[in-house]
Amino acid sequence: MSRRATLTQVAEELGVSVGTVSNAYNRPDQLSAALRERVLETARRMGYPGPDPLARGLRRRRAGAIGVLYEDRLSHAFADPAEVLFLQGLSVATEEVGLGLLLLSGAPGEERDPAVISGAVVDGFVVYSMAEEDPLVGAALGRRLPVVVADQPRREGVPYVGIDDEGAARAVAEHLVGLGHRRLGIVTFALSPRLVDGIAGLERQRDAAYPVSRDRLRGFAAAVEATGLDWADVPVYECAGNAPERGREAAEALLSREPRPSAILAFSDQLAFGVMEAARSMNLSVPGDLSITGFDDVPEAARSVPPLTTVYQPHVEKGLSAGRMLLAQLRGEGHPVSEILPTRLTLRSSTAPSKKPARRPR
Amino acid sequence: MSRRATLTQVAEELGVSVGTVSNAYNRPDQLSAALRERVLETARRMGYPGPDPLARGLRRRRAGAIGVLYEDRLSHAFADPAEVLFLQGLSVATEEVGLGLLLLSGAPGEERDPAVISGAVVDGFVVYSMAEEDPLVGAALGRRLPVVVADQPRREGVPYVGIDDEGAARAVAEHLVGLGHRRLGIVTFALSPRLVDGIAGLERQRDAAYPVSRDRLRGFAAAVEATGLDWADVPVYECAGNAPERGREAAEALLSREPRPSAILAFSDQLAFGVMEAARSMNLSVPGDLSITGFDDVPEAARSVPPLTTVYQPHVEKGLSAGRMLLAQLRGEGHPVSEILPTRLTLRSSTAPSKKPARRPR
DNA sequence: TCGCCTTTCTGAAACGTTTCAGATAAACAC
DNA sequence: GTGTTTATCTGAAACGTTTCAGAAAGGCGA
Repeated sequence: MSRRATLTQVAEELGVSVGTVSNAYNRPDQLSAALRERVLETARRMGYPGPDPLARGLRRRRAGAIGVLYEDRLSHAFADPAEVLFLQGLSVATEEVGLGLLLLSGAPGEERDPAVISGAVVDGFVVYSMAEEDPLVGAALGRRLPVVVADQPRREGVPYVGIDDEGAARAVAEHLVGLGHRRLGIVTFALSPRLVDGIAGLERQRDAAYPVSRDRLRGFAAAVEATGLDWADVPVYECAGNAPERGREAAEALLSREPRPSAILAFSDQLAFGVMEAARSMNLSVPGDLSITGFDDVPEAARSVPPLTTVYQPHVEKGLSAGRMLLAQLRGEGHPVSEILPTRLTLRSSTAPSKKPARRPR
Repeated sequence: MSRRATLTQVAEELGVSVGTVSNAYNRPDQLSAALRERVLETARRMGYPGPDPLARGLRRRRAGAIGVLYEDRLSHAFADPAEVLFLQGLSVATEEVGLGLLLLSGAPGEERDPAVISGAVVDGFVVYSMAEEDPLVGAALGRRLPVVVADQPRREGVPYVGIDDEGAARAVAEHLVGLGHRRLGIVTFALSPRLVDGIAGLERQRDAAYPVSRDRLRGFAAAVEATGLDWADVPVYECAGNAPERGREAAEALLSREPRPSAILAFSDQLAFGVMEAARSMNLSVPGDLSITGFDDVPEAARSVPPLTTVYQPHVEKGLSAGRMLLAQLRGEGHPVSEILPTRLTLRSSTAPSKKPARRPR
């Protein structure tokens, strides 16, 4: 008796049918209390751990979990507060119905292996911020299970939840030019899956494979050009990742250019924190010598020194919303819908009027 | 043809045996390249998404995922940087072998429902920091799958990974009394599952259901009593959770007592950040008027203002180690072992000598 | 030409459940 | 005493795979 006991073995031991043992676990009203007690007792004695989830799932056609797809390695994702907030919201939705969250690694080996996706024991997928043509997205869609996409990529007929990235980006940029800043610098996370560190020219900006990145750049550009400046003169530094260290490197590069930027706009709070570090180590006061903005408004943004001016976006609600949309589909109610969540410019103390008195329109 | 196509249907359509279709997916060398191509092509045409993971798992007896058990709601866990770091390490281990991570909610309804555990499609469990007598731990153990416990609870015969909490706590406390501090205050997270906010007397301290909490208090007490002070005089404020806000409330309570503490020791960096906020809002300078220590050394601890003196513990490696131990068991190699990871006192700028000149031994 | 490998494919038996249409017997109404 | 419920329990058919012992057919050396 090396292997774990099975329902059939318990039935044999007791001399009852397997259906009865199954009922003891699943439908207590279908058998007498006395027999049920005997069944459970025998099971306990035999070390039967209860119905096997795989077998049950096969029969019932449900896995009891939903899969979450990330860009990057799983280990990377946890390092990003924004993603963690999203997961937090998502988990609120799944907890309500007792579903587990299966976090799926996109990169076990060198290249991304769709087998992880096609072999995942799940009832549906949430795709979180992946590249337009990522094969994993294709694999998930190919499973013909309910899918919800958050942030990107947008796909015809697939429910979607996100924000107005262009509008939000434009709002921060307008805030800065409104303060009189004319020498700007941009710090972005990846524009395309192929990771690059360095200044991204107009061409690379145009070719951005991430709609989110593309839209934000567009928003910045719109605000800049509305003041009569040339967007081509604004240096855009692309970081290979979203860690503060990356932002620091980017800022160091931008701040050693001539003319030195008086304001730096980052694509995320994480990157903005790195920019702050760079400023500190270069003895530039924030916001005196340099204004800095982030994006996301993660909790740390309120606690940083100085507190960060940033764009609030409802990460938790985004996750919650994605979860609810998926659950609706699982219940068979779901007709593809899209949801654009509101953002809000959060003014704190990392931005101030430009020192060089640049007359601003009143 | 409303339901998804199955392997059998593909076989029928082609007039080959099901075994052959299965082989086309799993053992390409078992059939001619030409036939394989025909099979795959037909599958594509019929919209067959590939072998069903549940059925495959049942047959192969493996789920392709490992379950992670948390104290608290899943949504809570994500808010704690230390847990996130642990997960990060764990995911590194599982990614290597293409296993998914199934995050299991402990609290779908009011009370904790073991059904989530007994129904989880997993090959093993990692238990992360749970209460001694939590029913979910029992449920996981009852599944008779490989299990690894991180931090708590320790169970005979179950592989374990953790740190020397008592020793580490003693080290921070010794640092502070060494600086001359004699009026201390403690901010702890939960001592027992029943959540309480407020001063915890000696009795409640002794009854702590969390070994981690108990050990840390013991470490603090040892250092305090070694200086001839009475531990009973040191106020211990227990927080119902690990959020910065809680730490802030606790600190406000402690700092309005007489005599006002000159140093506060927190059980986590998160709580310590809250203590810093409280000090700031009460116009106390850190470390001038108040020394503060944390525990964990999360990345933010180095970026806080002032940078936090704390105990480094290797969260990521803890997760990695737990993962590796579990994988070893899955491969059938694992004999129960325990691993105690090293910690290190990280001195930064949130602690300074006590102002009241208390002669310290030289 | 004969035996013996290979290669390629088939058929059927698991894997461990749930579910559903009955069978049996006791209880009930009249 | 007959017909109708009701409460329990049985048997067997799925669920969608994988795997394994062969069968059929061709290739090869002697």
